[in-house]
Amino acid sequence: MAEKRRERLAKVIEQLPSDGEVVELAAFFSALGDATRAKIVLALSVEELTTCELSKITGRSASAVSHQLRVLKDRKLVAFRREGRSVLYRVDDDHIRKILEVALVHLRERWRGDVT
Amino acid sequence: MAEKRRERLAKVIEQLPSDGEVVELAAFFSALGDATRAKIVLALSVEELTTCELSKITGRSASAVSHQLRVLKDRKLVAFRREGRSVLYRVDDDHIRKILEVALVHLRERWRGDVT
DNA sequence: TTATAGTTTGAACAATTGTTCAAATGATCA
DNA sequence: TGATCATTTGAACAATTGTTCAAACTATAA
Repeated sequence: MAEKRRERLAKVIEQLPSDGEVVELAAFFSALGDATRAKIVLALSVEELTTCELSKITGRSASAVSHQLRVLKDRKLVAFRREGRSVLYRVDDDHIRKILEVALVHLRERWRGDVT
Repeated sequence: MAEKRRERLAKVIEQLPSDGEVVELAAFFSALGDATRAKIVLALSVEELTTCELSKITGRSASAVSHQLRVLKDRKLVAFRREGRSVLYRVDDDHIRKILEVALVHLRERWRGDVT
């Protein structure tokens, strides 16, 4: 019986991604793990927006938004292009849109009926 | 032209989840945003495991794992049941499995060819 | 050129985070 | 009962995080 569990434990370990991938995965989720950044990515998953517009949407200073955008572009969650004085950021990745969508469904189902 | 952008900005804001939901969403991702917790959830998405087994898998002390399990169960990412001396944790939620899967695919595609 | 709007940067700061350690709790067995 | 294994808890600590502020940079327009 204990033998069986040890075997199964070995099988679980076998199925796990490498430590490097786990660290990357955590870094990816951590990028979405702040309300300001989550809102930025949600907005950008709808449409291309400038730093200034994201500042209005999030209610943070342009500086704060710029700092967070740097985190998001370092981790490749957003891309950008310059247009005149403005810089337009975007989410051009359906995986990210899908993850946001599934997470929202998850939250709405899991917390349904709660008094939060 | 500027008028158009202002209208589109309003439409983006309209489509965003409420601030409360954004905060919950960020808390959810933040739970996966640490390598120890990410590995725990990855392992539990394969099979039910005890604190002790998770300690071996992650290479952290049982205490550290227990602290992280508390975070995960507070945020409802894992459930648990007691069996004798042990406590068996599990991920019984296909949304979470799906999110992990899509995120791994995303990372493997996005960072392909990089020297990380 | 100067002025201005948009954006970025770096330092500083308080707040939060993850771990360790020691002590406590829960459950089983002799 | 006492001994042992598994787990949890709380305090403490260093490390990381997100924001603000002031100063810089970039591109356009006068």
